[in-house]
Formats: sequence, structure tokens, C-alpha cells
Amino acid sequence: MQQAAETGGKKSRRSRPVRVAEAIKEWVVEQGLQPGDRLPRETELMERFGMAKGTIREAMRLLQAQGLVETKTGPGGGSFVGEVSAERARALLANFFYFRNLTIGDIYQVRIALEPELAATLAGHVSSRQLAELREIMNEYEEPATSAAQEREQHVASLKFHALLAEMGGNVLLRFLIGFMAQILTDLTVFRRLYTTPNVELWRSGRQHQIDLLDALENGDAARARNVMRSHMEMARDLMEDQEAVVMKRFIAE
Amino acid sequence: MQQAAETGGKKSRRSRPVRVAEAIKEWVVEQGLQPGDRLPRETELMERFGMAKGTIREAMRLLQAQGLVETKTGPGGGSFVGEVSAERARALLANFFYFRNLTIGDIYQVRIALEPELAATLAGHVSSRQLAELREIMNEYEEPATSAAQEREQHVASLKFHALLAEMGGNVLLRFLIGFMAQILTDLTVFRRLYTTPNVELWRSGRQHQIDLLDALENGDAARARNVMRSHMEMARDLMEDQEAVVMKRFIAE
DNA sequence: TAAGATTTGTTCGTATGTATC
DNA sequence: GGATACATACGAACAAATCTT
Repeated sequence: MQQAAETGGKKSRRSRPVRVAEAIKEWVVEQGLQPGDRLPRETELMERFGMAKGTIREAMRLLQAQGLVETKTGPGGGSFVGEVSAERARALLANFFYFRNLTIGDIYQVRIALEPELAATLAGHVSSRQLAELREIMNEYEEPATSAAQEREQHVASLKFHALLAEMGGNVLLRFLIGFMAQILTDLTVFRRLYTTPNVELWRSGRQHQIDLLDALENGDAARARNVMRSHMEMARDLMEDQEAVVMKRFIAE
Repeated sequence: MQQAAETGGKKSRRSRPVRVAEAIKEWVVEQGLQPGDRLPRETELMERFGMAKGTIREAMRLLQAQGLVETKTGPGGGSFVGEVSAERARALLANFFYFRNLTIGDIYQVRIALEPELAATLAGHVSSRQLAELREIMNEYEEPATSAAQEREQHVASLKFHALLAEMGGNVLLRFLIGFMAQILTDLTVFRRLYTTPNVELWRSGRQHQIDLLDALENGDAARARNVMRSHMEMARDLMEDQEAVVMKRFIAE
């Protein structure tokens, strides 16, 4: 690792921990380190950068928060290159929207554009094992809801269906984005009209959509999978609008 | 702020800085603090949590890396609630894909699904001022490229066009996602066939697409804007495939 | 301009906790 | 259990930045 290049007399505006964190990032890339690979010890980093322990530790916290390193105590311990988990990436991205009042309409506009696309690419590429898993989730809303609260529960279960479907896709970006939206809708959505009676008609057509979808996926009918999913998404959006759902403001815990 | 509740003898698996960071996050949400609002001083946090300065500072670095707080020295200084910038959110999300070899095909599948949707919603809602800005960017590729390197430059300029277009949209999620993809394609894409001669035909039709797009946006023709954008995206994807473009592996600097 | 006040930034020494052998 | 090798945490002191007077 190169010495912390504090070239010339130029005063860096950034603090030392930030500079150290950036240097370590670059070093990881240059060396082509992989998840699990060991980073130098604290004492070693102190020597190489010529900085005190506290400074180095703050740098490691900066990297830890980004999911780039993990740390273990004890012999053989130390800091290791970490692979950013989907969960952490979702939480970090959710923070971005915290002060930007994301609306249900915003999310559904994107869902309507993306999920039919996913369904189409999945057609003919879903194993019977996976179809069984999807059908199992559907059992959670086999009967129409009898209360608005139960309707919400079913909606969350339905989101699990979509998250699982996303996991089956081959496109890592598409998979992440659909999972992200499902997470937001699951964790951060509140229904403002919890007093309304469940809409049995929407339940019926929603369930039929998913049955049709699985059928199209099984038979490799991409066009039909796409169309069914689009209808399903539009219906879900209508349900949310009917319930005057809104996105709640809170940070997602680490 | 509540005392750091280390209830009973249960050993928390998470380190103290992490727990402090989580407590501060919760506190910000509970108090409904806004960007710019002041957080307690280091000394105050030390007292409230009963922890040493270094521990508190590590907690602040955890929050800083997420873009949740900013810190200033001097009188009137301290830590402040920060709004996560789009730039930081893009960088944090890009880290997620670092070890997951995102392909150009993945990105374009999502672009093709999203950008026509953006174009449609924008039709009739773009001011003449904004149209002028877009046309100005188009001047950067008024003439066909004469080298593969120049062709790449024009492609980057074209991405600026799309990023600017995204900024004009009202959907914060859609805007972010399109901006994110433009950033990846700008910063992380390398063309493997820099020796090939520029494809004048693709340049011509690409330019014509953008002209048609602006016309449709100006005239509020949503359907046409959508169709033109889709054709344009498909053409861009073909160009990238023609050049055997790949996503480079590197962390985006803070 | 200069001095003083306030707050974060950084260091050093020491002690403790934790996992491995 | 004891030795070893790590990170974790504390406390006191000093440095640097920046605002006010």
C-alpha cells in the first residue's frame, strides 16, 4: 500500500479519517481484493499512514458503514473486505429518500414499468420448485380479507411474492430495484383509511392475476406474463390509492 | 434523548459506536429533526451515553459515511443533520454492485423500461428554457464522430442529455434511478473495441431520435415521446453491444 | 489585525474484552 | 486454563479550525 500521499504543502480539506478511508478503498481496488480478504492490522495501518489509532479506527468506521469492511476481534481477527449486502444497500438508499417525500404514486410508476419486464424475462425460466414456493406464499391470502387490517397483511404477503419473484431474475439491477420497492412498501407504508371495508373484487382479480401469471411463467408465455403483471400492478396501485396509502418517514435500522 | 439503554446483563453483539449511531438515528426521527438541525456536542453525547470521546466520534463517522450528519469545527460548529445527496446515494449504491458484475445488458434492460416512461410523463411539461438547455447539449455531437474515442465522448455527452432530462421529472425515484444509470454508464463503462470505426448510421438515427423527442415533448405528445425514446434506447444498447462495452470495477470516490 | 472562546480533530498511554491455540 | 493476538474502549492532553470581539 502506498504511503498516504499528502502531497506538498497543500492542506487537504477533508479530515484524516476520510482520506485514510479513501486510500484504503483505492488500495482494495488496485489489489483486486475479494470479499473475505484480510486488510492490514490497526497497528500496521498506524505505521503506514503515520497516524494514531483513533484516526485509523474512525476511518474503518467510515468503511464499515458503507458495508465495505467487516471487523473481527481475537487472534486471526482484523478487518476484512466485505460484500455490501442487498439489505444494507436498501437501507442506505432508503435514507436518500427520507427527506424527499417519496409518494406511493412514484413507486408504482416505476413498479409498473419494471415488474412486467421482469415477468417477461422470467417466462419459461422458473423451475417447478420455484413455482411451488410462489404458490405457498399465495396461500396466505387464499380467502378475502375480512378487515382492513387483514387486507394490509395480505398486501404485505403479496409483496413477499413479488420480492421472491425478483430474486429469480437474472438481472442484478432489476432484481435489486424490485426488491427495494417491495421493502419500502412493506416497511414504510401506512394505510390512512384503515376503517374502510376490504374490497373483495380487487382481492379476487388480484388473486386471479397471480394464478394467470404463474401459468404464463410455467408455459413460457412472455407476452402474456408481461400483460398479466401490468394489469396486476395497476390494480395494486388502485388499491393503494383507494386506501390513501402514504410512505412513512423513518430510517430503516441497520 | 434517552440514555443508551444497555438493559440488564445482556451483552449486545454490536459495538458501542454502532449502538450509539442507531440511537442517534432514532432520536433524529423521533424529534422530527430537519437537515441543518444541530445535534448535541461531543461532550454532551459523552455524558448522555456515558462513553468516551473516541467512541462517540466513531459513531459520528458511521453516520457521516451514510450522509446522515455533517460536522463543522469552531464556535457554532458541531454535528448537523444532513440530507443525503444524490451523488452520495449513487456512490453507495454503486458499491453494492462492485462485486456483482453488473452488465451493460442489465442496465439497458432497465433503461429501456424506465426512460420511455419518463419521456411520456414529461411531454407537455418541459419549458422552453429547459428545451434550450437540452439542445445545447446536443450541440456536442452535432457532427458524426471521426474516431472511436470521439464516439465515446459523444456517448458520454448523450448521457448528460438523459441525466438532465431525468432532473426535469417529477418522480423522485424515477429521477434518481435514471441518473444512477447514467452515472454508471459515464464513469464505469469501458469500450473494448476502441479500434473500430464509428458507426455513422447509428449516429444519424440517434440524433434524429433526440430531435424527434424534443419535438414530441414540446408538443405534449406523450405516446410519441415514449416510442421515440424506446427506439433511441434500443439503438444505444445496440451501439454498446457493437462496442463490446463492459462495466469497470472500481469504487466511486466520495 | 489580533486575541480569546468554542468546538471538533488528533495523539498517546493504558487497560479491557474476545477469540484462537 | 493459560498464552497469544487481535480489536475495543477510556482519559487526559494538545492541535486545528472558525467565529466573535
